[in-house]
Amino acid sequence: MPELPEVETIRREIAPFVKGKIISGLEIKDPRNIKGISPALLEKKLAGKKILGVDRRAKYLVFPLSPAGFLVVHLGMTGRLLFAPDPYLKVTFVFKGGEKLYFSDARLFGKIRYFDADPPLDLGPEPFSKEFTAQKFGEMLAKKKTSIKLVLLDQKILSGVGNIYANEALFRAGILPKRRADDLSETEVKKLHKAILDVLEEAIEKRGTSDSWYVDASGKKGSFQERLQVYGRKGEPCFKCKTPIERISLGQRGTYFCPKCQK
DNA sequence: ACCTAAACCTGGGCGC
DNA sequence: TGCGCCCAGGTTTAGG
Repeated sequence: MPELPEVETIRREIAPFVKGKIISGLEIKDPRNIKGISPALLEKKLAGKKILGVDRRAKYLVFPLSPAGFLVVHLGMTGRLLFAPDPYLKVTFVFKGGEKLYFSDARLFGKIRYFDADPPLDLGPEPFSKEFTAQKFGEMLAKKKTSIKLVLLDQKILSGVGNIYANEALFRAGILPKRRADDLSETEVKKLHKAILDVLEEAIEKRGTSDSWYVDASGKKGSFQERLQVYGRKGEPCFKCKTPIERISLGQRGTYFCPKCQK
C-alpha cells in the first residue's frame, strides 16, 4: 500500500512529466474515486489549468494549479498514477498536446479531489520536517494512552507512516506494538524517532515496498519488500534471533513483531 | 474529548 | 477446474 516512500517515489517520477502541462480534459471510466465534487464539475474546474508542480503532503499528492485551484490525489491502498493504463483504470488526465496520466485503483479506496484554495488536510508533522524532533515526538506520545502502533498510524500525530513502516520501525526500535505510547522511556522515544526516519529514508532509496499492489508510475516494483524484517512474516524466523515472528490484530490491522527482540 | 470499531471496496489466495 | 470464503487496510464516519 502506498505510504510516504511510495508516494514520494511517484511524486519524483511524475513531477518532471506534469510540471507546466495544461490539462485539457478528463476521460472518466469509473467516477467512484472522485469525491466531494461531481465528475462534470471536476473536469470544468481542471480544464485549461496549468500544473505548477507536484507536492507531497504525507500520503497525498497535491497539484497546485494556475491560475488557481488544487488537484489532490490519495492512492488509498491500490491506487496508481501511471504513464500507461492498466486493467484497473478509472480516470485519465489528458493534457494539451495529447499526453496522458492514468489513475487506476482496483479497490476504490483512492480519492481524487479538487479545492479552490489550499487544501485543509488536517495532518500532523511530516517525518522529515524540522518540527518532527525526538523531543516533540515524546511530548505527543506522552498524551496518548493507546498502543504505540496505533499512534504511529494516526496521521494527526505523525503523517505519512502506514502499516508496513509502523511495524518495521517498531521492530528496529525494539518496542512491542501494544506498548502504551505514554509508557515509553526517553531512550525508547529517541530510538523510535530515529527508526522511523531511517526506515522511511531507506524505503525511499529502494523506491518503496511492492509487497502486493504498489508499482511506480512506470509500472515498476520497488524493492524494499526484500528488506522487511517483520511485516508479512508471521511464523517465519526473526532475522536476529530466529524466534518466529508473531502476528496480532491492533486496530483491525495486521501487526507483526518479534516477541523476543521487542520489549 | 477521547477511543474503538464498522464501513467503504474488490482482486487474489486459499480450501474444498 | 471452479466455486465460495476471507483477507488486505487508509481514511471517514458512527457509536460508545
